[in-house]
Amino acid sequence: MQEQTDPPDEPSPGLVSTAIQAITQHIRSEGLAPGDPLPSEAAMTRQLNVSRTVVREAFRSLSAMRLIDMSAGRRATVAKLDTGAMSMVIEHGITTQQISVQQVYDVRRTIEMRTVALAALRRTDQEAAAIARSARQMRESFRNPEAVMEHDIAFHEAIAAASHNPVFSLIVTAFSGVTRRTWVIGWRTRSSDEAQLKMIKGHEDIADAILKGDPRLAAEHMAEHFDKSVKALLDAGIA
Amino acid sequence: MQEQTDPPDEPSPGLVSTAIQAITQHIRSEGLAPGDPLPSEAAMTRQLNVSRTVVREAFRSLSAMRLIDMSAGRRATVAKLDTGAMSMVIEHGITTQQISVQQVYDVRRTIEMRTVALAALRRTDQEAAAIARSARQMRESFRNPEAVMEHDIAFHEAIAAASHNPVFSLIVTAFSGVTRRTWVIGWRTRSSDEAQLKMIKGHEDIADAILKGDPRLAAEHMAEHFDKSVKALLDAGIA
DNA sequence: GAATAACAACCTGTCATACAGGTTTTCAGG
DNA sequence: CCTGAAAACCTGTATGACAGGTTGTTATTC
Repeated sequence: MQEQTDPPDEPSPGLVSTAIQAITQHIRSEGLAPGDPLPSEAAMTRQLNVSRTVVREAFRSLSAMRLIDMSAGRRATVAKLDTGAMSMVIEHGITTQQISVQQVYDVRRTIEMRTVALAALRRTDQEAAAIARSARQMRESFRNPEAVMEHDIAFHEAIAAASHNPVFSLIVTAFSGVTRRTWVIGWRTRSSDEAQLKMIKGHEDIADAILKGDPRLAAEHMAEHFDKSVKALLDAGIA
Repeated sequence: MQEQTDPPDEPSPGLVSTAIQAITQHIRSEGLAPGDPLPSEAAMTRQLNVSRTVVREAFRSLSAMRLIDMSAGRRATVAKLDTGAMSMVIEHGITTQQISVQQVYDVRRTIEMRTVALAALRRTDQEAAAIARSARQMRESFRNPEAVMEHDIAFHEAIAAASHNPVFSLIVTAFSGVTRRTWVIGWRTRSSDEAQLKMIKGHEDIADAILKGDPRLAAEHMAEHFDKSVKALLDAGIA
């Protein structure tokens, strides 16, 4: 047996990985911006001296991560920042039970305490209105849980957007998928109309604080909201 | 010009997307755990009634996101949670200038204020030791910036690990790539030995607070550390 | 001369086939 | 029971083919 455990050489990263790197490298070195076109598969095939199969798998992989956009007939283009890949990672973690819903909520709470404060400080009037509108729509569609949930999600994403930091938006949006799977449970735990309306009131309070531009108050309401949500999930027996 | 911006209909999700969904669906419905094997490409080909090309591109895409592990001769297996995809998304955002380094630091600060507090509360003795060790190694390799950086990164990742919430680990680790690209700039801004040693002292203070199990103190030191780091980057003209 | 329609060139999407190597299973021989 | 080699299966890569979408060019027509 050799004393080397594995570090001396990676036998071969594989041609596809190499191609992926070449493409991302191309984006970097050419300073491409979203919407800019990438080389065609044929061109990449010649440049890397590999088969089209390999190049295609590389393009397809980047497309799956939403780093590039592909469509038939057109060349691939650099993509705008998108949640796609991150959502899939989180979903994968949840479905394979490597992370728990509660852990996701802890992260969400941490992040949204910040986004809500930033939103209070940096929101435009339009953004404040959009946030308030989502809260209002929650109340209006009160009898339709599905709709309440979608407005709830939109509410949190709107706050993240108003933080004016796309990284926060990215992360918050990535968690929306998980929310869609657990939201109803929390809703049902709030058995009475009163409890459910109180939860909606919580959202309105947050929206008001953002409108008023009071980051402290906004964060307080957000914290309260999350604490109650987590409690609701725990009561329902979500690990 | 049509009034429709884009939503009317997705003409066809494409066979590959369908295949990707089928595979993730398989993982979900079969309740597969990390390490469990997936169907072979041939089996998937038959099941979905598409060519091997399509199935392969689907597998490869999931592999690129590190949701599955592939290697020659063996069937693909469900992967352990990994930062791969998330890192690439962040990197893509940075290189295409859709997000700024400063924005990443804001997110890091937000998250690590929490991880450090959780670490102080939940760390095992072993974890506390690992954190302290990284801080010590920073001081020991003081004359070798590259090494200091790697120990710095390991330090933050160790804290995230000690938070016992893999989602935090995931995010913190995803940012490490960005750190590797900007760390040296901050280091050089601390022109004197004194300033550099003070920065290392900051890390030791954090490690101490975690060892003592004092979440408040730990968070305070972490906040201070980030504020200084951001200041250093701003002084260096990083947008 | 300008609008337009047909066409050519190029590009991606999918399929079929082939073969080189790696991995697991099987099974014959000891 | 153990061993070792062949067989069966699997993934990695290459090649060629064709359908269908997109774009730029050219020829036709008004």
